[in-house]
Amino acid sequence: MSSSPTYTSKAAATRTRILETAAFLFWRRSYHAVAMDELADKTQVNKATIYRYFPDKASLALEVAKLNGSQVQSGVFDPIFEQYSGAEDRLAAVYRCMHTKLATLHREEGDLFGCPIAGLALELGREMPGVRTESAAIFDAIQARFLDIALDAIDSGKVTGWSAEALSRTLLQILHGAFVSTRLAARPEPFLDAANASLTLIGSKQRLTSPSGEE
Amino acid sequence: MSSSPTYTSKAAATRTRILETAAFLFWRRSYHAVAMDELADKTQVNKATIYRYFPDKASLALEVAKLNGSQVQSGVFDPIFEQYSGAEDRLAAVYRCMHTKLATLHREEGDLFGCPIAGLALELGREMPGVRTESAAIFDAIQARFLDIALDAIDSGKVTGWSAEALSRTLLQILHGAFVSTRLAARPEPFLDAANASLTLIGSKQRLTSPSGEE
Amino acid sequence: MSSSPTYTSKAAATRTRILETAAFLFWRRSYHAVAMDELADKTQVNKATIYRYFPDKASLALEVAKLNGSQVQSGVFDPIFEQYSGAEDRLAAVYRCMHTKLATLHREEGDLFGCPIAGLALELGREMPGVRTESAAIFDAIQARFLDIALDAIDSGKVTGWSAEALSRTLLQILHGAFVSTRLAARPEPFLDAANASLTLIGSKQRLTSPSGEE
Amino acid sequence: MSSSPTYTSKAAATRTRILETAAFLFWRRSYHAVAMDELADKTQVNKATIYRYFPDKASLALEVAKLNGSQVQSGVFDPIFEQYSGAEDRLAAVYRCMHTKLATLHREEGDLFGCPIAGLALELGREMPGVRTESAAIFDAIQARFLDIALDAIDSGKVTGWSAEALSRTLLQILHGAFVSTRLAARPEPFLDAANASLTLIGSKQRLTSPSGEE
DNA sequence: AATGAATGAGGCTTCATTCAT
DNA sequence: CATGAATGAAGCCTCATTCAT
Repeated sequence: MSSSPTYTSKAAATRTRILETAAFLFWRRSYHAVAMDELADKTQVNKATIYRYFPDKASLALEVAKLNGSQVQSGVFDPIFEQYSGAEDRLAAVYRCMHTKLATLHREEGDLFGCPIAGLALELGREMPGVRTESAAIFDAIQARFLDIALDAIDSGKVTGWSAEALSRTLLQILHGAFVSTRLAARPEPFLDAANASLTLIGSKQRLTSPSGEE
Repeated sequence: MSSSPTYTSKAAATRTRILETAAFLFWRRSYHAVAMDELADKTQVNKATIYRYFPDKASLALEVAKLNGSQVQSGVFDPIFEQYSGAEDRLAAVYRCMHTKLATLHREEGDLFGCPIAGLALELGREMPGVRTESAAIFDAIQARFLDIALDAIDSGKVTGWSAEALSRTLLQILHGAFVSTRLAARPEPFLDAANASLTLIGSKQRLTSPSGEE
Repeated sequence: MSSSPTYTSKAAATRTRILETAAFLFWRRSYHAVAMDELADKTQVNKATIYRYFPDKASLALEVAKLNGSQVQSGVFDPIFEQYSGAEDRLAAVYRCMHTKLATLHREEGDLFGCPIAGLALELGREMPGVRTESAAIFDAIQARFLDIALDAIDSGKVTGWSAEALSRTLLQILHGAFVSTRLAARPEPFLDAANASLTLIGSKQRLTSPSGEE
Repeated sequence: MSSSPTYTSKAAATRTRILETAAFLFWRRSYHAVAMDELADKTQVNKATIYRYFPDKASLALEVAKLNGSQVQSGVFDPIFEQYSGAEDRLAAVYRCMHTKLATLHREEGDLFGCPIAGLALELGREMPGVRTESAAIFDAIQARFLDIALDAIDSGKVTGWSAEALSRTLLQILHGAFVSTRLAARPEPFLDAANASLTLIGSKQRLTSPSGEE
């Protein structure tokens, strides 16, 4: 899961704690806004210890990107694609799942932070090519999931005038847009619009509405 | 056009130069990645001169946001809404215009930088509420344009199952998503996908294709 | 009164305004705490204009010191020594006069600022020998007044065990101490203590009490 | 001895070195005239290290004030009040002690710098209320010493016409005045005048004269 | 394997001062 | 004369990083 050598389990735990704290903080406040001092504080670890596990702050960013990428697969797409089949159900389930997570986050923290992967990539892509590459790979993998859905939808004859490729790219873009809107508005509802736009595009009449009934 | 006091023409020119250079640099490399030193260098102005016109770096960001907001209206929506009427033509024209701009930029600089307004807002929204507010206002104005289009499309009977409100929100989200994708991929083509998704949603069969025939 | 060339009366008025504003501000907030920008603002004069009348900030300080020195003579010692004779009456009158001024200032501004001459000299003596010299001359002149008083008191046989020189030095020191205390405490009352100590030393039984009756 | 957390001995040594250097420099050249760069140089420490121990320059000033306050008690009043009893002896001893210190300083450095506590307070009282409060507390403690002396003197019947309170306030003012005069004149002798004025006020016929016989 | 202590480079801002009209 | 505009130097502070134990 990482390019570093293996560690004893306690060391691995420390490394994981650092990484997850970094992911947490970078997501909420961006890479540049989080100082190594604060990361050390919040991780309850000495700053020099961080540098035992990660050569520098930049590689922490890269590892965070990888972590985020693997979590979106294992936490969202893997289980949903296992449990559901069919373009509509899968797409609806993906959005329902994400919307639920965001709604919880919003309730607990009063704010939303956009897509952690795109966030890092947008902030650091220019100065850290590795992050750009990594996030490109992650989004390729997500787009591959949407390609499954697109092919399925086209097969079923409900979509016309779209290549599966273009449709999958578009589904990904809509997801990006939803994350941007949730962050700008600090509200989770844009995910419902995005879900419905996506469902519309794959020819579904299904709609997602807020479970709590609010718009 | 700005909340600052007015200046004689030479001062105004300096102020404008600073502001536009800042807009240029912040767009390409983000607010935090651009130091006041570099801004002074690139503007060919002493650092202290910058502080004659802007009380601090943060208010530069705010003025840049305002500038970006006024430019997208005066440079894209105003002329297009004057020249075109009808949902389809207007939406297509907006995307064609933006795609052209991005393609040029891409040809000249070899890279793309996303939406300058959303970029600043995503980077600074948390630490600078003013930027968040300003960009919210800008995107409200853009969404109002999309609402015109949505109402028109619904009136014409080509769209079913969408409220004009929801449709306009969705159109804005798709635009956000397109910008994210162009930046991540460093290619302008995602704008074509976004254009087509948007046209599809307003019930149009029109399609945008790359003028140069690629992709 | 100044080493500068003579000016037309309007220019002289400008120069005077600058100087008095500087004296006002330096007294209240110290030389280093007052920027030339603020001085220009408060004087309603362009900053470059200040530099037409004063070669640099340091010489402004020197001129302020001179102004303060001449004002304490013309505003306090000259009239009092003209009006009163006799050690006791003169000394009492000096303190009564100063206490009244300070009480007024305290009522109007809610704070006190110490001796303007000593203040500048203490702040700048090290880096600006001219200010030290000037303030030394001023305090020599004040001490000369006290020497008059001391000689008078000794002549009258009320003081024993003191040379007139030492007594005059001491009276000046007590005045210094009073100013320090008023500034530290932001209250004018220490002047009453100082008055009484001075009167005691010159063998007087006279006492100064607060006109308002408060301690 | 300070409100800061405790440190291991090496850190404490560094902190102490910084603090004492700051006290040294602030005394000689004032707070505003000493840059953090110079303090780092003179302490042989990196600038960032200073900020490990003191959150900013202002709190350095406050700690310096506290240090000065504790040193005047432990270095002057504590031992003298232990060794001597009786108003006259104590007062004379205090002034003899201070005069000796100042004479040494004057011999070694060719200059005198006034009261370090009052100096900071006069310079910073306005902009840093904490320093004002701290120095007020320090001078209250010193005045309490003088109150002991005043009560003693009044008890012994040598003083008439003074309340112990007023007398103690006056003794403190005379001390302030002595410090001002030593700094303005760059000579220690004013302390002798102040000593004699103070002794006179408490009804003593004792006199301090320069040990070396000059003046 | 981990920590407390230290560092050099660089960030933002402000100052006294001068130029050009 | 007077002003608006501009500047170089310097000030305070913070960051990512490394040293020494």
